[in-house]
Amino acid sequence: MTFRAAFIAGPTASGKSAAALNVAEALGGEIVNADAMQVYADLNVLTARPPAEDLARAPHHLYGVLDGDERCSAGRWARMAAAVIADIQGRGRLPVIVGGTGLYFRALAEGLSPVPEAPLEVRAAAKERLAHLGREAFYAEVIAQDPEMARLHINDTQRLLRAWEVYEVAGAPLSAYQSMPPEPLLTGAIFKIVLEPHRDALYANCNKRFDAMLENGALEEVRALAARGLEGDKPVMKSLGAPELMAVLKGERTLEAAAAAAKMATRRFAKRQMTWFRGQAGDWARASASDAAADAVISAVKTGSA
RNA sequence: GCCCAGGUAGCUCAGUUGGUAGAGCAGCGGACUGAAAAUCCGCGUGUCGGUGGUUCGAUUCCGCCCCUGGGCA
Repeated sequence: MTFRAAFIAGPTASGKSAAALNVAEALGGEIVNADAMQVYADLNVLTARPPAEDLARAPHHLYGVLDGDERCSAGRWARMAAAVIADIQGRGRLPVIVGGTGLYFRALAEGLSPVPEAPLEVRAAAKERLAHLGREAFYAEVIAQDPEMARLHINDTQRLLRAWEVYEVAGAPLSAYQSMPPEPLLTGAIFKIVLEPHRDALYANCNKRFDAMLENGALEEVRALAARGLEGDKPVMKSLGAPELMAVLKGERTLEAAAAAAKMATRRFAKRQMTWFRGQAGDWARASASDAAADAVISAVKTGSA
């Protein structure tokens, strides 16, 4: 078996970027970002994008390619990634897809069901509908349109809005689309591995890294982003640490308190990622350290077996 | 050395007129089909400092010891 691509996933601050770089250097590969926040240009430091010296060591793709004013999505990313990957493969090189967004990997490898696109106005309409009806009635309306959505919790605002907006534009229940078989965007064998560091070490790393981000200008980066006046619900505005640091700029919070809160948010995020990979990526290979992960990928690709 | 105050969950503390204890924060587990660094759901995780005594029963009452603050010397 010949692996035509490698996936390296893991929680934030687990060392997956370093692993990807080692793999790319060893195998003549090119790195493709699979992280929802690193696709935006605005927050270079705060989203832990690879520094210039790393970028110089191997080609990197899909880092900082969207303006903070834009909205990415799993589908949009997967289409961009598929195009980049096809190009890399066409040049006879190995695409090394690395990131922490589990859903993005799934969208790429397994595909998403063909759900109709809902324009932004419809999302706004959904929000208005929720505000107008109140949560209980809105929930009832969604379930009346699509009984299968009863599996959603009444507080799961985001998914309820999504169900409502799809019904609004398509006139058919979201679950009907979701039951259609997804189409994978990649062909050929993929070697997949997820980094699972020990919890204590991972958390210590998250904390340490946030301090380093502050030293490297994270606050200034956030100041520039804040100055753009983007709507608060733009994805980039929800980057870990961004809301906390914006509160500092507004004088609502001390830097110390903001740093503590941002570290906590980062730890919780890492935990959620671990849960996702544990439950949703059970068939991936596992490694507890960056070097081991790189070695596993290199060996698998060279020998053609996992 | 003596006198106070205190030792209860990872942290800060509450509480039990004697029936093996509960809040906040931290943490842990889970869900996940186009916002996913998103959006949600669930869960106290504890030799109540140690050791004797009284008691049917002690984290609670009593003695002694240890530790931490503060005060007096």
